[in-house]
Amino acid sequence: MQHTIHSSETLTKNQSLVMGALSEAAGPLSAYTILDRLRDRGFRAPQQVYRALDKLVESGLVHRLESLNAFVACSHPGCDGHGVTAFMICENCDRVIEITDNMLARHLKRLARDADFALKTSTIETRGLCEACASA
Amino acid sequence: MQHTIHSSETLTKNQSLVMGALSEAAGPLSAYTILDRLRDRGFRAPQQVYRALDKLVESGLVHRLESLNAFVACSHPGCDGHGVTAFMICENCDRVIEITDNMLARHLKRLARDADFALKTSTIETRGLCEACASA
DNA sequence: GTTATTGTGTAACGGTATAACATATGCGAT
DNA sequence: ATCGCATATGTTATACCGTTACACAATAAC
Repeated sequence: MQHTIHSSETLTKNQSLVMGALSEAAGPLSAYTILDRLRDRGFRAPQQVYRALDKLVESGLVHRLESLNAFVACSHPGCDGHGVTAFMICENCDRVIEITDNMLARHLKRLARDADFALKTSTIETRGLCEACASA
Repeated sequence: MQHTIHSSETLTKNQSLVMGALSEAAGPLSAYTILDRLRDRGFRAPQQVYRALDKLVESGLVHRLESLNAFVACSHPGCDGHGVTAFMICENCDRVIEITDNMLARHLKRLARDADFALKTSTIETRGLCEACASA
């Protein structure tokens, strides 16, 4: 089977709540921020957030931003996980532009091959200013 | 002045110790691991490590691996900071292959321009298996 | 030598993530 | 229906990563 669109087996209650929090947010949120925003919905401990995040990341609905220790809802509802995803993170407003580009993926694969490295996953995160913040 | 080779103003005592610990290590070390390894040399608190690391990273002698929360000695003694650096991290032995590639940098710049994003810095970290571990 | 700057020592704290254990909930097989 | 299993959840405690804040020493600038 082709590893396609976000495998949307229906989400559990906690997964939905976490997904909701991330979807409503303008940018990435830390696990503890999510926890705080879900306290009125019954959340009490980090585990509840991390467990949901694990599944959401696994299914591709959410991305983890390593350089931020934070999580963001995938902005490509129909992305296919094949292209490597690059994140452009605005240093001013924290918004994230998500780009999947197969050229980039191919390029990395070639570099990996040249280094005799069996590549599995790639993380690409850049910093800078988004259009709005740069022109402001 | 052109931001060239690792600006090797001589290192302070703590910077040398931290640099030494990283150089002796086969792979990346966390700040707290460095702290532990330098306890006999008088280190007592995380600050001592982090302060040294800040300078070493700033000067390019050390890289920070975001996806690992760890630090590694730069393996390109004469690298010029202009090419984007990609790290290939072996999931089995933790060793890191460091690659600087200008094509990759150019490619990212183009993607950024297409997204109207004013790119400043790039982080590229991949996971997989190094030659030795893949064939083992 | 006095002053400014940079490096160092240390304590306390805050943010990030996981381990471990208990309980509950859905669901297939009998 | 109920037993058994896998999965989801609740909760406490703990480990790991990083910074704030303040005091003091060493060095460079004048």
